[in-house]
Amino acid sequence: MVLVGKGPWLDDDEQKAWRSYLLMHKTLETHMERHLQREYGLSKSDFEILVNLSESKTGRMRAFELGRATQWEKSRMSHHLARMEKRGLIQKVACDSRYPEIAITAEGMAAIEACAPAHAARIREFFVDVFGPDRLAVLGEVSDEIVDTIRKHEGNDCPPEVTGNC
Amino acid sequence: MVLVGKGPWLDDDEQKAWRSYLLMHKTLETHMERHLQREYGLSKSDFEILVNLSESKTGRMRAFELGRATQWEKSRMSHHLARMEKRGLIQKVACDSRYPEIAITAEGMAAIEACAPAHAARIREFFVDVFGPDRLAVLGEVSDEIVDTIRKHEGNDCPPEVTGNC
DNA sequence: TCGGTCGTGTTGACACATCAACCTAAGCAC
DNA sequence: GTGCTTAGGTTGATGTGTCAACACGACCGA
Repeated sequence: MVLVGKGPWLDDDEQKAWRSYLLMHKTLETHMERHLQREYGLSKSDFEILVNLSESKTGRMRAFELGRATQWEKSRMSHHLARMEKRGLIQKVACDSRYPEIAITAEGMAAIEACAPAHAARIREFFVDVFGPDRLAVLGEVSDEIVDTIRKHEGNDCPPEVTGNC
Repeated sequence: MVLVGKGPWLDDDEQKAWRSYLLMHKTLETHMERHLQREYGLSKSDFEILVNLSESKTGRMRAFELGRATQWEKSRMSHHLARMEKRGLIQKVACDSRYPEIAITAEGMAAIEACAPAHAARIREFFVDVFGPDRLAVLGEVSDEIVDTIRKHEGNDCPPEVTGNC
């Protein structure tokens, strides 16, 4: 399974960094999600929706705006909003004589305000403070570069069927 | 919602870096998973299991070894292995007069060998090469630090019920 | 006015993850 | 032995994500 120098294969250092990164992300994500779920009864997905709604001027957004903000597929959005409405965290309001707007409820707002401080504190403790300002700034830059690289690449090979998936 | 200096809240730069990181990870993960799924019919979870089995000396591991390697919960492992066995990627073999071992099949080995080069090439193109060696080394270090920090923290508040979950 | 097709959203089937409960054999106290 | 605990693994219910198919109004060309 080993090829010479310039093949696609990763060398040991690269492999090690990649796997460290994967483990870090999984560990961090699991930790954050378990915290949100156990202490506040919110999934990561719930949190993402509620953050976007609570940060909007009106507390209301169309589903496709949420989709743009979260990068979710539309069917995932539809399913998840239905579940959240059943739990009383959001509400669909018909106003546009066509598609409904998604409004955060008082209960939803209470939920996000309750968990936000502890959530932010954890991001600080386990991510921001461990990186420190310099390394964090570097990570931010590289992250943007990677997103650009992938978007550019995907722009090349799926221009026609870009609707909802790419 | 804004507190003074040393609260839990993130400042603008920190917030921006954190969100760039989240977007980068999601974009990269989605890209890699879609590739594996569409071109090779493997999910990220399938891939993870097959990598571990194919890298072992014998091509066989006990389920709990796979669990240690992947950090999955045991019930997730059990469900997923059942699905993979149904698809012929692995096989459970009774040998130990007690718990079965999980063996990679010829089909499973063929699948992982088919997708590995393209997968590695993508990691290189969208991750390793964008970072470059210096920044990648830094990321590896920080990642390990973060994992240590979280493990140390979790070691504090769940010492008794550590069985399978923590 | 008729027929695309495009954008927005819903639905159903299925794959996947998580939680709690359970099963079973080994190890051990007595 | 009898009974307890523990480790490894399974099961079922439920919540979540993805894919493909559909619904339906808006827009647009003929």
